[in-house]
Amino acid sequence: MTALETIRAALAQAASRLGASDVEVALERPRDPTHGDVATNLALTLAKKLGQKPRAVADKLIAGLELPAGLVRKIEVAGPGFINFFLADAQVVSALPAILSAGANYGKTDVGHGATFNVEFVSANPTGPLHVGHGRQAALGDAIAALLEWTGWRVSREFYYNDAGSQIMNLARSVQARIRQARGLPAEIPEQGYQGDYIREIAERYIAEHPQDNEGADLEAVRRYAVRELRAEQDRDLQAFGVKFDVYFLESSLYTTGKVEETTRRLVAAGHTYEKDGALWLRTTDFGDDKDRVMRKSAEKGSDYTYFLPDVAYHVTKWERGFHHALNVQGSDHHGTVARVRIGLQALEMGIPQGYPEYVLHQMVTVMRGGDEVKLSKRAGSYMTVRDLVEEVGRDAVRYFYLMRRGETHFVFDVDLAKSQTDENPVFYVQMAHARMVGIYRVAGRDPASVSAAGVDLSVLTQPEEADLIKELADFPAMVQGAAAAREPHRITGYLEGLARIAHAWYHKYRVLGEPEEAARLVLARAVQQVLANGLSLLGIRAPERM
RNA sequence: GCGCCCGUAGCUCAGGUGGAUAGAGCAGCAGCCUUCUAAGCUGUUGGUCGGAGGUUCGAAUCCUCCCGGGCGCACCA
Repeated sequence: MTALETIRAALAQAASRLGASDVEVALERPRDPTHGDVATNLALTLAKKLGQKPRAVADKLIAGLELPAGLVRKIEVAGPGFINFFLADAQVVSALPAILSAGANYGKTDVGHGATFNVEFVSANPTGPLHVGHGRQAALGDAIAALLEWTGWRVSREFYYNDAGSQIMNLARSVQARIRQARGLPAEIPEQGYQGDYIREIAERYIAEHPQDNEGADLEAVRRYAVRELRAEQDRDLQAFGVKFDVYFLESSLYTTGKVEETTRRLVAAGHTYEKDGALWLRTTDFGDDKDRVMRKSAEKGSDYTYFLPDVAYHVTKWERGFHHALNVQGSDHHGTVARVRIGLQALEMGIPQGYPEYVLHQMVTVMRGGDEVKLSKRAGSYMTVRDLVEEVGRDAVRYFYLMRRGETHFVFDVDLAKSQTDENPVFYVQMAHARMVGIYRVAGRDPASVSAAGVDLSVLTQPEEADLIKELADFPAMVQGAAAAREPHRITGYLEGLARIAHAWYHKYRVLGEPEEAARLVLARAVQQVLANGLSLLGIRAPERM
């Protein structure tokens, strides 16, 4: 039982003695160190229920508190009625052996109890290369998946390919047009077609590899070829970015397995559909939508399903594949689909919870270079791709930058800052802190992995910076848990920057080697290095041993 | 018009699920190099939390309205 858990339990018991049983005891680490190491607002929340003044309740709670000896060195009531706990020095220092023995697992918890969790992200249509917006999504999705894994979920990373819709036909016709142009035949890119240079390149390769159809007459073959090429291209980009998916789910499979038909039948059977103007509609207004939605188009529009139905069918497969927790990372420009997918699942009346699936939406990305915005025009086919970015600034910096801001904010990617090798660059700053800790061991001629706290007198770590550092390290598991629960990886980058700052300050102010405190400080340096490494690896960023 | 997101220091942004005197980096100002990496560190200036109400012991955080910016509102995906 950790110090925190002990305090929590003791408070709950003291509260029940005052006649308040089953209370939620909230503990927090105060921002202001003069407010102690652990604080609770329990007396404030109980005051009303008990009809007494908060500070009086606090005094009574403290009087009824049974804590083991040696845990805290001071307890005080402060402000409107907060109870502040000051941990004994031995308690603070005891975090270090725990960190070293947990090693690469330090920070992991088991709130998920090994239950499965499906995280879908990127899911770009195979109609072009991955652009900088997809990059943000790849970084976010992968980091959220990792956060869930760190908190005990069994995560499956999933990529959904829309390889069956009308956009794919646009792609095929665009490539076909380029093939014909390359052969000197009259042809034009369709109205909604794709203009980029990559289309021309695919056309040229198609001609080279299809001597029997070098005018692209076989549209279906062109389509298959273009999709395959673009998927391979996207896979290479994702690989360069260090993102791996467990499942690639093809929209087309929903048709070949009959899942779309089946979902349609179920919706009809559930009684929420009707026909109007030759189309099949779902009465989404029954579930709070502002208008009903078409499921299957009328004959004159081609009798195709709209995108909506395969989306619903797809999420049915997630549920049926056993994923009772599912999260989709999407650009906020698709937020309109959120309610509709959920409504579709509700209309099936098959016991899927209302908030399923969960969504994390993120805003757009703009790229700045030399103080100017890099203009992106999809129409003209001028792209800034993920690969361009990775090649220019490096994988680690790209990932870190994508993750250091909340997803809800519009993100400005500063290429110059990301490339800079100075402390203004946060990823550099954090990696440098890690390299420095390793550097101490290098100079000492010791293998960091062999360090243990056994037999080391840690009580000599008495400097204020050392206590700060240790408390920060002890915070890591709670940080990870909070970031996972909120699906907010940026909390981890913020934490790492804060930890790096304290570590740099400590490193600068105190020496390790050759000091009386050497053994204990080596343990501390090792613990700092371990936590930095764990945080970085969680985010998919390397922790270099030297820079 | 309707829906979602955003508005916090000169700039870029945090603010751990309602807590104590609103924080950090950069920029500015004042300092620190015989050192395990100065690729660094220390100190300091700077705020009408877009605005107005409300909820309560307590609001940047929750509710309502308004202002400003982004995105979305198809038998496109």
